[in-house]
Amino acid sequence: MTQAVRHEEMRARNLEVVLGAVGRGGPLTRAALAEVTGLTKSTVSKLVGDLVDAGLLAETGPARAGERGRPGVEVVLSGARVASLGLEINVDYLAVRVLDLTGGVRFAARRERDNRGSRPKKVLAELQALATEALAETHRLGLEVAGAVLAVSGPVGDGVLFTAPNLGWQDVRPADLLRLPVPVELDNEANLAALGELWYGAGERDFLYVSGEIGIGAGLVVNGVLYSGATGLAGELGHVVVAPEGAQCRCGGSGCLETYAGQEALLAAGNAPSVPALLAALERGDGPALTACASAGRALGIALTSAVNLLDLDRIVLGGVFTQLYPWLSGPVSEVLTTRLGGLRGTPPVLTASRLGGDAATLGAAGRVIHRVLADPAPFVTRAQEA
Amino acid sequence: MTQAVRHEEMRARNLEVVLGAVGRGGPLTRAALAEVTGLTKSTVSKLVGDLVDAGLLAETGPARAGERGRPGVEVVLSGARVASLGLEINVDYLAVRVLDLTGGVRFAARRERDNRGSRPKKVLAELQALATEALAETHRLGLEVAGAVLAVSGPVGDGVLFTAPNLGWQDVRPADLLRLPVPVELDNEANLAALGELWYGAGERDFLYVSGEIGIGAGLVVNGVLYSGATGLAGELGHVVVAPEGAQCRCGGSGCLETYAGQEALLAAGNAPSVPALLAALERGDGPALTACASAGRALGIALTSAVNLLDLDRIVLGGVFTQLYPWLSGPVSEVLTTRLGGLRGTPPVLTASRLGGDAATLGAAGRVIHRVLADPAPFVTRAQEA
DNA sequence: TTCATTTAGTTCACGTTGTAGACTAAATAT
DNA sequence: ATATTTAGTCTACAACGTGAACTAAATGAA
Repeated sequence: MTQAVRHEEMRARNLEVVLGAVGRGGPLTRAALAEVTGLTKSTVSKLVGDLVDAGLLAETGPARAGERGRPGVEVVLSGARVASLGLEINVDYLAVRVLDLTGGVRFAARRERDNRGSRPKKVLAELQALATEALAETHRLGLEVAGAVLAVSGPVGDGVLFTAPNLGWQDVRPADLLRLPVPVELDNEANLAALGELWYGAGERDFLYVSGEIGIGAGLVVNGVLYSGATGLAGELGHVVVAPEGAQCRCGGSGCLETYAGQEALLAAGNAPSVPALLAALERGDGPALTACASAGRALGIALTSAVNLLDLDRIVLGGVFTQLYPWLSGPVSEVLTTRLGGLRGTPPVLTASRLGGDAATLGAAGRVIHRVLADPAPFVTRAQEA
Repeated sequence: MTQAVRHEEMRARNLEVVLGAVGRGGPLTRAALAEVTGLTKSTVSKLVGDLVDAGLLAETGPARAGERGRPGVEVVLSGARVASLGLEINVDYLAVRVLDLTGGVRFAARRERDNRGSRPKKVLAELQALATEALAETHRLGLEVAGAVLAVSGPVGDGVLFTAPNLGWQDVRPADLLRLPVPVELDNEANLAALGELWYGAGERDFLYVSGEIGIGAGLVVNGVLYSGATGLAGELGHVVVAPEGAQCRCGGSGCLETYAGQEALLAAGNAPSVPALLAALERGDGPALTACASAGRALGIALTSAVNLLDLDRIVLGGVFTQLYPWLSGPVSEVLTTRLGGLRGTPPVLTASRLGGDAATLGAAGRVIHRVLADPAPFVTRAQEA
């Protein structure tokens, strides 16, 4: 139900509007903000003043000389108060990243290690060490950590990682194993990477992010908002049916995309022991490797055709392993999309590689907290006023 | 961008909150409304008073005796002021329907006629006659028509029906050919039928409505809102790939769902000249008809598996021709869904037949206007106060 | 240099809206 | 009858945005 609005909510909303306008529109003067938001100069002045006091906005020096009239004072987002912590558990590494309100990276670290088959307790202990280091540094910078989000690859619901096929985990609740001074939320890697691309990378208001790992996940962004389905499990692109009579899949079905374009299938078909080896083979023009990529690309194209027909996507971003394989995948994928979608829609969707690569998930994770602050700055303003 | 809020918007929003609470929560007293909305009794009293004056709410007699204390006066949605007009052009008929704010049908008419190959001008002239009749009756009832929506089967954008394969139309702009005293909006039949089921039928907050006609369309409802994709063309379930090497489809691809479960494919495989004939054959246990339905059901199941994996649907409603074929389709569809989705999710989505049948589209069309009034009653309140 | 002009930002009386609590109304329980 | 309970209204008040007057700080013309 839409919530009732009182004076307090009205103010909260207008704080958000002003902060958001600055966040999107670069440096803006109060006068420009009044024009953009439709609020009066006096209201904007009050709101900007409060946001500056709260440390969410900062005045840059007097602006743009050369024109007639008193020059306005521009305000920008301030990275001086709030920060957030993004965490990621991947098969091959652990990563943490601290972002400030402006999207600036204040701390980042990554520990390469093979997590395959490691016990959750052990992996999370190491992650906790990394996170503690990040929090210490953030504290040293005088920033307040507004929250933390952890990215894992596998279906997630209600704080539980149901299954992580690449790690061999089942029903793990990471927050219970992490002792950190901030609450840690959990979400799926593909979803968070999609948000990362949306806010800091190749994403736009509407697009599908495809995450090629052991499984193939996807994050769908609609109208600038992550779509997560009825129970939060949307985006299982890997089990979209590509050939009903195809190879048996671990999901119980057969002919799922994963059996054609999943990392294991790719490596097996390409006769390579690892992704770097596959890449090397591709670089030197190795036949089986090229064929493997081409047929994986066609399968991906078919699955994406179904997705585009259902969802009317106008942009697709390939991430995960597919980022590195993009030069060899994009041709077959585009070709299938173009021929299969040509009859129904003018132009096929734009296909691009991830711009953030392996950083997408931690950026999305930390960004989610940042964007929550941007979407509701009122508590920070109030707290600043009380102090 | 989120819009700035002033006092006027605050009030508009709270009017909406109160009206919406009554709309969803059946008859409610002012006291109950205060509790439900979180607004104070005095505010609710004022808002309810204004909504009653505007003719959007009505007081029913004093409520529920038997308990202690003064009995409250219950208010309900009032169907006495606003109405809306839903229109539909189908291959086999034209239909109009007038709804009031409560969802009550105030007028309905349907002209059976074969529109295949008819010129747009001719069909729309007949529709205009029907609509004029409906508007006259609405006027006689003292209702104000808040808007009209026309449902057509085919992709729609910006008031243009790009193509209607079953009618043989191309790039028609129906609003230009209709002379009516209310503006007429255009939308896709599957989308509007989905909304019809959502508001007045078998739909819930999240579900996929499948419309089996010549083509196979779908309307996706997420969080109670229709999802229409980047350019409004979402829901092309008919061109989800079911078998990449399958039969050639008119879209340029091959192995699309439509080539297996579209009306033409069904009739051809079932050896029946028409849908009634196919139904009769099914009723008497005719072999080819049963086989045709079973294999169409399996194809539909495969396409829906892909949809569920992508979108995490928990409910699917089969409409259009599939409503009548439901007894023969539901088995194969469910079987495929269950076996293919079992490994990943606890329970497969709930499958049901449309509850509204052929009325879904006009109900959704008229309902869309009604729900727009419910979502923003302020203009009606203001106008009532000025008069 | 001086002053008109232009644009930015602040101040303050005011209007609109929701709030809190006293008050009136209408029922049941004792 | 009277106490109790719940519904609904009324009124003084508070929160917040508005609008116009006002101050501030630049450019340009004389």
